[in-house]
Amino acid sequence: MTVTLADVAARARVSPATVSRVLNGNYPVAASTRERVLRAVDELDYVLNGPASSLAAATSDLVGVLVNDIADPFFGIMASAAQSAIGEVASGRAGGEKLAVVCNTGGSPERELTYLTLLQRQRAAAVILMGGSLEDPEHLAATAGKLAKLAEAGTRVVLCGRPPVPGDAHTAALVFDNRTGARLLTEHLLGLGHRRVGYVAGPADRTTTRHRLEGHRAALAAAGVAEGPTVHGPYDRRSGYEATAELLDRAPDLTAVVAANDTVALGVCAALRERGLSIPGDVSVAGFDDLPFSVDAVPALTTVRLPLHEAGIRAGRLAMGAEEPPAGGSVTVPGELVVRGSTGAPRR
Amino acid sequence: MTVTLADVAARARVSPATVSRVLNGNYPVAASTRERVLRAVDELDYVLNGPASSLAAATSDLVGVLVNDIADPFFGIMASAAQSAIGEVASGRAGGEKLAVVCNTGGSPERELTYLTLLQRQRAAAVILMGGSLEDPEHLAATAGKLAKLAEAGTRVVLCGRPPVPGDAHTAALVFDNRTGARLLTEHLLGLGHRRVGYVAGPADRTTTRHRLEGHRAALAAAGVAEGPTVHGPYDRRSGYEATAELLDRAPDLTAVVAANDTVALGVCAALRERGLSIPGDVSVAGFDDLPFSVDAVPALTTVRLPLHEAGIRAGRLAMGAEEPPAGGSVTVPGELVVRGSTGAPRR
DNA sequence: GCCTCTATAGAAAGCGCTTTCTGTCTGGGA
DNA sequence: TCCCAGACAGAAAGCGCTTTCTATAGAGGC
Repeated sequence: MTVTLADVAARARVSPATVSRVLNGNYPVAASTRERVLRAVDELDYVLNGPASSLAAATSDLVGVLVNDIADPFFGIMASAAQSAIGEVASGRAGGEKLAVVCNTGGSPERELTYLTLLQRQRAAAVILMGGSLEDPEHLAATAGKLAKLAEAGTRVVLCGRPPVPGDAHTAALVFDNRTGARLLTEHLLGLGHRRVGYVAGPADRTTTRHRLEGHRAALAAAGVAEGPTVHGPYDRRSGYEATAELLDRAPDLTAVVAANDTVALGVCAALRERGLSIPGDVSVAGFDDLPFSVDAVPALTTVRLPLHEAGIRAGRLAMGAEEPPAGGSVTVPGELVVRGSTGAPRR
Repeated sequence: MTVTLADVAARARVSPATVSRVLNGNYPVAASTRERVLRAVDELDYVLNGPASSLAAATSDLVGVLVNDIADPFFGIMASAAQSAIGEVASGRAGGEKLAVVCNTGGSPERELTYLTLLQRQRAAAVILMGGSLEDPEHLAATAGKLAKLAEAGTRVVLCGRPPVPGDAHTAALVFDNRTGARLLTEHLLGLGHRRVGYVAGPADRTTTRHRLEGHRAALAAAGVAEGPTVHGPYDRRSGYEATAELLDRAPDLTAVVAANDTVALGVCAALRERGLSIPGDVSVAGFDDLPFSVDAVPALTTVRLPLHEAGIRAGRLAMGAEEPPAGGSVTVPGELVVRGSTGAPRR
């Protein structure tokens, strides 16, 4: 059958306690003994029983990373960065190998809760929630309750790209400044002379969507420009493609379209091009996030760059306790306006 | 302290055994008793202790999905599909919630092995390995050994987009027919009249790279056309961008470039455009995989579509044992040539 | 009316590890 | 030389669950 710690102990002629101590490295063991144990481990090809270990120690080496959509590079980049940061911190610690795992919620609040419960069950060492959340009060309350329970049980909780939970002191949050980013973007458009700007927003009930929309509106309001048509849809290419038709229907004199993110912007560009409208000659297009492909769009996308990689790293380090949580519980991470070829002065 | 199963039992005035049976649903329990237990669970807000459960039952509800690069949509799409398939199968089973987690190996064989060990430790129910592997014999042997050990311990192992392990009967494998796909692609180019075709390949020591290259060469050989310059690099945009310079250096009369995948193709296009070469007028470009953004490239990319979503689903179902493993252990999944605007007849 | 069978529930023995509590032994200070 | 501190190792008590084995009722069958 499978090799157990007792087998190793027998082979190394020591007690199970000693083997455990060698493996966890949190107690002095004589060098010669340690070596003997390690040799036995090697010879028997012993693999620790994780559940047994977690049960006895009341913690596990699991770190959960929840993302809205794993197929979206936005999350992929953050998750990847977080995983590598976790791996790095873990490898510098005795017995510290962590199993950083990413879970795909698909943006569904139920699945989010399910995953949270599953992670709670596993007594995860930490949980990182990435991406905006639903704004439904019921869901918010359920999530907050779950997170509180996790924190209480000793699981570190980190939010990345999601607003902090009000009243929760245990949770570190990295918050993208979507509002300012969106404002800068729209100001850029206004500065070029655009006055009729359409907006393809994300799903209506998400924090990220709302914040970006608010920034956009703030810029318009400050300039005294009337808001153009707005269409909501998921954060995917198709949404941009389909929304563009509606936007142009509702406002044929549009000179610019702001998209919820770069992926959506790609769809907008495709639809525009199909109608024979040139970019930015006839219509300027702007995205958000600055994903890797955005520079290769033709013309290259004007967008707001979010430091996804850096945020992911930081989230990972926070989850590992390798970094002090920010004072006040949350940090605002600014975006940076990146002007490229897809925006220009309106022709007329 | 935390609520345990015994607490629930006490509250429901039944034995712990009964609570366990209600929770796992694999043993008859009277309806009234069951309800009483469930009420107690609810009232006490009980969460099962995963490690304890896994220890006693000798299996866990963890399913690991290993990918080479989580930030790459190629893997994101497959992983996402697999996760949802796993969720679907699991929810149709009593007590069957599974924690499908994706682990990012970054293409590093050491990390792959580390994750495999970590999953073995957790007594994972199943493991899916996605994407091509390193061809280094030593690594191959180490991986094969690890997989055999996992299978032996009752973990189901599924390969998706990776060649089967020779001699391993326990492992189901879904293999993309990269060779045929690449051949079709190059035949398409040859059919258009191209005779000087450059190739930007993936990392030299990976199965996927080799298979695609072989298909390419087979097509050339069959047509009696000499092989053009080939450059190796990672599967990213930058690789395509940089390789293009080298390709043009080595063969200024190139009329077409085949890229390792769509992402690389994007880089190739960017480099070409920067030198004032038109696509496909001066140089045709082809990719592989048909990722979502490929249709939005300008011009849209000619590529080989791989059924990533379907393969992911199938891998998930295989991992859950919801589908019979293919006879012989592996199935070949064909790719489909998709001709778009980025390839055309050479000008001259 | 007695016996057997089925349905349901409890008792208790682990699962394989961690960790506290005890030693035992060595070396150096008095 | 004696004693005590310090360094190391072992014994054993769980951690919270699953599951086999056993027990108890009713329900039929004769």
